[in-house]
Amino acid sequence: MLELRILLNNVDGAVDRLKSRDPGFSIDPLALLDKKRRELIAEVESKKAEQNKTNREIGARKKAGDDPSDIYKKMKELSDGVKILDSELAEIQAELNRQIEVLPNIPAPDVPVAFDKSGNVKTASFGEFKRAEDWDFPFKNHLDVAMGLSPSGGLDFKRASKMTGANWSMYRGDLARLEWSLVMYFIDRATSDGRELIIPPYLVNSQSMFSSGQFPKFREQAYECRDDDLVLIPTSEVPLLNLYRDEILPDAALPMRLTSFTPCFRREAGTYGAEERGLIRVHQFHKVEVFSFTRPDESFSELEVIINYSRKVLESLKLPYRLMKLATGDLAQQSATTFDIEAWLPGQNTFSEVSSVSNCTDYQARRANIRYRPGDQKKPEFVHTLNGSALATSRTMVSILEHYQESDGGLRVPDVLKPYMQGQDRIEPLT
RNA sequence: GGAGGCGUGGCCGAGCGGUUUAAGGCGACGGUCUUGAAAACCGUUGUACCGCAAGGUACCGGGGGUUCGAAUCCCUCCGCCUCCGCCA
Repeated sequence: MLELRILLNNVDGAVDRLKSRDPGFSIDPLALLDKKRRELIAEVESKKAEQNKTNREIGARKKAGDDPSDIYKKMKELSDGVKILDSELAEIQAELNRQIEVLPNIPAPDVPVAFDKSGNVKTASFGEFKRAEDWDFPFKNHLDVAMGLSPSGGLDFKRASKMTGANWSMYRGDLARLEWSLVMYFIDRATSDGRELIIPPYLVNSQSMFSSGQFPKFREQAYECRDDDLVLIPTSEVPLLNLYRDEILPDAALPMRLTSFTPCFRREAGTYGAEERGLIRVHQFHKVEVFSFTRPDESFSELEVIINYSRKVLESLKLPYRLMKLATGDLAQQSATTFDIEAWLPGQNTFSEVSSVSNCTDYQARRANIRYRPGDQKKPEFVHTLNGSALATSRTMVSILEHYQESDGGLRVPDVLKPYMQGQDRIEPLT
């Protein structure tokens, strides 16, 4: 949620920066509504003041044994006027809110300006981007590798479709164990620097989805249980943010560093393409998330902390990646700055996002009303919030399947995962 | 799922149709006193919005209604507690 005052006064060029990601944005309708709103407030509040004054008079006269019914007519007129003005004001305010709620965060000043992802900038990379033909045995893509693993194929799309629907998948056997070892490894990494681990509810109410920025604009992307007004979380960013909704954090608690493990559920309506078969884009995946609440002046240094943290995890798995700084047009609604870590997928001959690290500045904190009281200052201020994947399992698994495949169809277990596989260092091929 | 009870300021708690502009207490902060502290006493103590200001308006879990007037009456939703039922 943006602060209207910042847009109306164009603080630090806010209007132009907003236009750099949303070219259709115009301040004029907002300014007009706000002017009308102020006028109505002045009018209705002076009527209410008179109403209150007259009401006190009635009380005083009743107390004195005097019959005040002669001024009821005047009160009725005032009251009717107030009701009409109040409803007009409510309508203006609601329209203003509807327009502000869907506006995205203002990009940070150093974000590359472009209206789509072609403007993203590579800022680092790791490892060697080998192509399929560089392998010294016939390279298989992740699907073929997975389906060839013992004891019954590592993935079972056919039966997942039967019990649930298209584009759902299911891990089986040793590949399921490898998936789970990834989860445990990510959790151990994330908690090693003192982050508190949270296992939150996987369903949240729609207020929580509003606070994080998903609702109202991206409602169609979420799975909902409408009978109960509950939504399956698309990322644990949602419950982590809402942990402290409507609360004031003590200064000493910041920066507050949290992590969580949850499945993530996404409808991914209308996004499927042939290049996204298999595990690239699924309706349910596992993710270990890191999340920080910070003071406003330390959020950009915290962003670096989280980026480096996520990179190290991928590097420890020896999986090649590139680090991208997203352009204005590719930012998520709530983000002021985002860095994506994209794993190299030789089977697709492309890069695919395994982690996304964002500084949401005060955008979510305003929607969720999360503040802190700075030092000796009396007035609470909004915190900044940051989130990052560390990491998402499904696409990491794609990269593992392709990079760790062996010539006989087996799969080598990455060194760092062996302890979580009880020392097993290889998944055997189907016989 | 059934029955009942309860949601008032940072906390406790009174108020149950009009001098409530929400009593009183605790806590916190400031002061007096004291070598220092405690105690005692005095004072201060919410948020948001409109306004250049003076000042005004709103807020008693959320929303709606009744009324000239609602913390107070009615409806509805949410949350918490007690008991019963069911259940991993």
